[in-house]
Amino acid sequence: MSTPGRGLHGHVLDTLGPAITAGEYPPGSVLRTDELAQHFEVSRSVMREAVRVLESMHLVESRRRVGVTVRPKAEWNVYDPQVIRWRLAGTDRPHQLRSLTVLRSAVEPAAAGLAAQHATAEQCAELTECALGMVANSRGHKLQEYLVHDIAFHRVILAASGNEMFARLGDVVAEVLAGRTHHEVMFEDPDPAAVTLHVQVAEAVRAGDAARARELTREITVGALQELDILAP
Amino acid sequence: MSTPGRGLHGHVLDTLGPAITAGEYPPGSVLRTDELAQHFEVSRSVMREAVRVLESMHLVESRRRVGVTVRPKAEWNVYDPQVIRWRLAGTDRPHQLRSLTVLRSAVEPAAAGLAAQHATAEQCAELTECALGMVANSRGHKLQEYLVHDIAFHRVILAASGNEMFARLGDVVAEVLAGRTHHEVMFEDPDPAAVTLHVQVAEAVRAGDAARARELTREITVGALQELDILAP
DNA sequence: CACACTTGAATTAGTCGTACGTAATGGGTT
DNA sequence: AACCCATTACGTACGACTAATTCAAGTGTG
Repeated sequence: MSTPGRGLHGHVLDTLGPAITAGEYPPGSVLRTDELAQHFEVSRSVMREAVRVLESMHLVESRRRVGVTVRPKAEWNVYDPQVIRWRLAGTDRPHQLRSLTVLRSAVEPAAAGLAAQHATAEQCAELTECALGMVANSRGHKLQEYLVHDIAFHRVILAASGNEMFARLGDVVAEVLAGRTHHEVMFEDPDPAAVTLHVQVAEAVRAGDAARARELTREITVGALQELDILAP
Repeated sequence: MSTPGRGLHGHVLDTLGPAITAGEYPPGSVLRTDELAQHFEVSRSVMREAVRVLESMHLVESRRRVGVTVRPKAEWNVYDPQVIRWRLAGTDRPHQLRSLTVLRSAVEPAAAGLAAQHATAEQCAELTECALGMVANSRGHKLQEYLVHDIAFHRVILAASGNEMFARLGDVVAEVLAGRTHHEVMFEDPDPAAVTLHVQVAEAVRAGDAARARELTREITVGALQELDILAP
């Protein structure tokens, strides 16, 4: 996806990361660097680098004479894109999807409101372009093309907000939207109401109507939440 | 603060991290592992581990034949608590503080609303206790004691929301609140109106009134934003 | 002559193995 | 119960080698 297999330590992480985030090692479990190195058939140096990365994500803690202990879920850096990807690929995917969607429903309306105030002319143009792309692909099982424009739309909103914390959630939203299309039940064409809402948000942002942009985006996220409730009540 | 100097590579990070996030190395700058190792008087192994951590934070990118290149700010993992701390300690502290406060104003009202629905009896008790603690220390220049209860209050709200993404912002909010008291202008006692709002939020959560909890918390965050505008218009 | 392509040398990170340092643990002794 | 010491696994250092990428010189071609 992003940077796969950028070295041996990356390969180790691609296996260990998902395993830990999936809860295969319960909190408090101890792993030994040497054993792991043997298991993955890499040198201790490489394994140590991998452990350092896991440590920086607060997934594990390395202590002398003890080993590498898995930290409780509540301490993980759940905003790390890598961790998010690992968890979305694992078993608690539904739970993770819900958490992220709730986050979206808090952040995106606020971002849309700010976007209405700060969006450049270029961003407004991008936005309407995305919205039109969504409309054009909203019928006839062109889910892939629709998704591309949907993701781009939300990215632009978050970026146009002018707040870097919001902007950096673009990747997260992209993962959620992509996940919904690829893994969840989405045989049919997208909800026409949702498509209309996106068009209206683009209009509101262009018009500089923050309150309207915020409210319309809130409706979009409410729809996303309801969708989850239908799939996993 | 959290885990200072947990090894040599930690010491290196404590210096390199702040330097990079402060923009001392413009995007695209190239650092050489060997040179860095010499500069910090550590072995290449240690330096490599440090680089791996910086890489996992998307602060730098390591490529063969090139070196360790600093990535543009837009690609940093700005939600990493470590990165947040480094940036709050650096030069763009005001900018960072504003970004985080805007984030708070989006997240905390939503979290308070959910808390009103999901808070346990114990969490409600903690909340009122924190609110009372704030009241008790709101006069007489007892800023330190006030801060402790203020932080605890917001932590409980975020945790009681039942959403792990919200909950993990507790540390961020704590940094922001602590920063406001310690670095920004806050000679006088806290705004009585804000104290009252906290008490009312606690009541609303206890009463299970989500809309009221959300609205009151929104007022708190609006106050925080206005405070920033006064300090840095 | 200008341009594109090939080749090879230089450079820097990547990997490995070993040796030794060091702190935390657990058991044994006083 | 307090203390001491051996064990253990991580921490650090060093050196040698590998491999990938860049850059430039050289070559061929239009």
